[in-house]
Amino acid sequence: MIISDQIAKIIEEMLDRSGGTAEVRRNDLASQIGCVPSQINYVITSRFTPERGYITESRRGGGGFIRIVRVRMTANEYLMHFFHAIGDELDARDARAFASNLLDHGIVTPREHDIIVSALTDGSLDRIEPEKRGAVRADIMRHFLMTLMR
Amino acid sequence: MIISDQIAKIIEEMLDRSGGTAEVRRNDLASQIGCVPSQINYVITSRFTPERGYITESRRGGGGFIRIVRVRMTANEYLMHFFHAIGDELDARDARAFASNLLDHGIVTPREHDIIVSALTDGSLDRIEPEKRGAVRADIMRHFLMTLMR
DNA sequence: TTTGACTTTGACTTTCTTTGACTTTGACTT
DNA sequence: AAGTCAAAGTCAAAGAAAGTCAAAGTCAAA
Repeated sequence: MIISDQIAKIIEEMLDRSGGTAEVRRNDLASQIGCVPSQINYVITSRFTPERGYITESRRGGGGFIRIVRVRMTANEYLMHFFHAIGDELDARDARAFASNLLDHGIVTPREHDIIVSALTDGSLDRIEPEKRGAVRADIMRHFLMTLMR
Repeated sequence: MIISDQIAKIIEEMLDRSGGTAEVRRNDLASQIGCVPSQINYVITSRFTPERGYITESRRGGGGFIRIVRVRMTANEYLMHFFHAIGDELDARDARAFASNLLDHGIVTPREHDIIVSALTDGSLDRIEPEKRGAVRADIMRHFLMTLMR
């Protein structure tokens, strides 16, 4: 397994064990895994993003740490949050991440999840010019969310 | 045997062994077979298409992969019927008609119906040039149907 | 013999990952 | 208050893998 995935896995496990909050000391984790410290930052910024339902905070200096919190929101808060988190464009990966978050939080059923993903996945949007695809995907996602808010 | 068929065969076997999900590393498979890596893409885009019941996803960069998933076609008569009834283009009205048919026949729940309609209705697809809109709508609808066939 | 669909190839592009040098911040001494 | 050291943050370069596309090849059917 690739290093970034290992790091992500460790953090996930910490989150599971503790019920949603993981606190890591960057340098320790890096040397435990055997990577350079800044790789921890890379993993956090690429995988533990607000779009995917995490917020992070940190402190530098002696006794520093990075805290990752899995946020729990009500269905509508989530929907509003996602609605605003979608920018002008949305790529297929982020769309999948959004959708699986909706599933994880019980906002949609597995089948609804699959329906949503099937519309946002590249196959469905293949014949849109690539440079517009992200924008269309964002539009569709927003419409889904609006439907779910009703 | 032609190279593309060899590649397809290998992937089929992986799908059979694993019960429907194959994950390949493009460069490895290519060098194992002795072809150029992009040929893997060719095989996947020409044979493992949504029309034939496959969904693919991939990741680039270190640790990259291509995942091929076979969706079970338990060939629900209605869904197949709809699937074939969709032509190259689908306008918003027909899409709504299809959707409410699905609802009437108990194939989708009211909420699933609304989700589907929200993606196909004009607002979602506004920024696609009008002359392509019908084709994209048809693509999305077909993807929905495939999802429902699983 | 020509045409056209399907294959094969490879150069180039894009995306994701890893690394390390340098910067900033905070806590603790003095 | 100033200085020191121990963190974490930033950023760009290099590396790794997949994606794209067009040109050239193959082969059977018209």
